[in-house]
Amino acid sequence: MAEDLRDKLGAQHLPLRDQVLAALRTAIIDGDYLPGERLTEDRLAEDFGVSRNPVREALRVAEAEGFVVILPRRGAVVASPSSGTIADMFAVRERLETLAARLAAERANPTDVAALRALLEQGREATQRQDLARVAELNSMLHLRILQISGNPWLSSIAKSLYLHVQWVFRLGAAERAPHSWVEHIQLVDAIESGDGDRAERAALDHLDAASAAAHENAEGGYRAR
Amino acid sequence: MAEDLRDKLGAQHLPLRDQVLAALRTAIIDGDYLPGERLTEDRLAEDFGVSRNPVREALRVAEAEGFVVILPRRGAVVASPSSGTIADMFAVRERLETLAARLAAERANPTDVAALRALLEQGREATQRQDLARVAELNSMLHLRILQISGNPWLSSIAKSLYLHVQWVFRLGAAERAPHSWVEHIQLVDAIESGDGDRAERAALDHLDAASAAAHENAEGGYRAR
DNA sequence: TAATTGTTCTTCGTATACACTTCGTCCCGA
DNA sequence: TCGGGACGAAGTGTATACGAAGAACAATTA
Repeated sequence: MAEDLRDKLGAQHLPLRDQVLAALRTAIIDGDYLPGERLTEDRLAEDFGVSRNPVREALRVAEAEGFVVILPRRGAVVASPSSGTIADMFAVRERLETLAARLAAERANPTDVAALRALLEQGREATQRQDLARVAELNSMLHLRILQISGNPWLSSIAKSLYLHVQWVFRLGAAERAPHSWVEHIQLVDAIESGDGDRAERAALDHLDAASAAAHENAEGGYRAR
Repeated sequence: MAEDLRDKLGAQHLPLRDQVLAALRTAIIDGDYLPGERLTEDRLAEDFGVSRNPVREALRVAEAEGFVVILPRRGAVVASPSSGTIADMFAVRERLETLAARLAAERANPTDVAALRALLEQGREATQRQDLARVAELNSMLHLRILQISGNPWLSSIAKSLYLHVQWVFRLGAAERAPHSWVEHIQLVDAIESGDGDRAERAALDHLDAASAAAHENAEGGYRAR
């Protein structure tokens, strides 16, 4: 209440370090900074137009999130998401996102379902327009929304971070597959609306299996080195 | 090997920020800094005998790990692990550590099993000596070892962080329960040695259910302030 | 050619400065 | 007496500078 208000007012201010972190993540996921690329503090500070301090703080968090690797006294390089860990990521996602689907089914209220349906509808339109970038974006929003509905903050934050990495590895492949996976999304949302946890978990599992299979096909290509 | 040596020498250097982070984590888990307590940068800098910069960088990571909450322009406070999230943590642990047990069963080699058995033996001795602190420590080592054996780096790092939080919330209760849970550990290791993934997953599930039940009993007490 | 030296780049930690918020306190006026 | 605003202290956010130490790489020497 009063606390919430103050929190919101205070939180309105986005520290530079957070903006830098967001920009850095985006740049890495989008491939502007390629795996193995050296990221000196000065260079980043110049790229983002800030001083070194915010950059350093953002780098530490990016390291904790696994986007960069920091070698003591040698600096930061963009992490290399080896295709060997793709299977590992999907194994963990399978455990977490099925739980998220189950919890979401058990806890979703009509407003939540309506929000999911709205995303589905936008996704359908974007697919029709062949707007792949938008489809991929909506795809992410749908998954993150389900995580949020699950109401488990740990699950939400962990899976969110994992999801970002998945997007990083397959930022192109995922966009190409997205239209195809939209049918699975509809089934997932249907299951969540039904309130049947088992069914939602199964739907999530099917979706992840399909995504995993598609991922492995694309895995051969991997990152085309600079 | 000259190369290896130099690498090791380079990596040997522990930046102050990492030392500060480790000390901060420990202080929070041990209850030296209590939930809700204000952590001003100057105060931490003085406590650890360093300047503000390393402290700030450590704080950002601690925030990402969920140990502190940072309010823009108002500073950091120790996070409050509300008992409401205890159930959430166990829900996620259940998904992740059962997977870890299954993978460990499928991938463990004799050396791994021997290491686990050695930990069990040390645990038995410590239990006999009534050395609860040591039992709790061995308990952690066993679980972390299983995570490591699973060979899934994502699983390992995520579950490890979760595990730290569990220890934080129940640093006393867990120590009291540890002797009782040792039987479950033996069954878990037996299952891993057998190479039977299903059996290992079941054993891990049983263990977590028992731990969760014990946790909820203790939950009422919450943090006893010092 | 191989080892050594020297130079340069970069990180790491410290220190300092200053704008801006937030918070608490105090004082004033109703 | 009580409410409200002025004021100052405390603390964060950001920038900047500097020295120390390590790492990388080129140049030099045996």
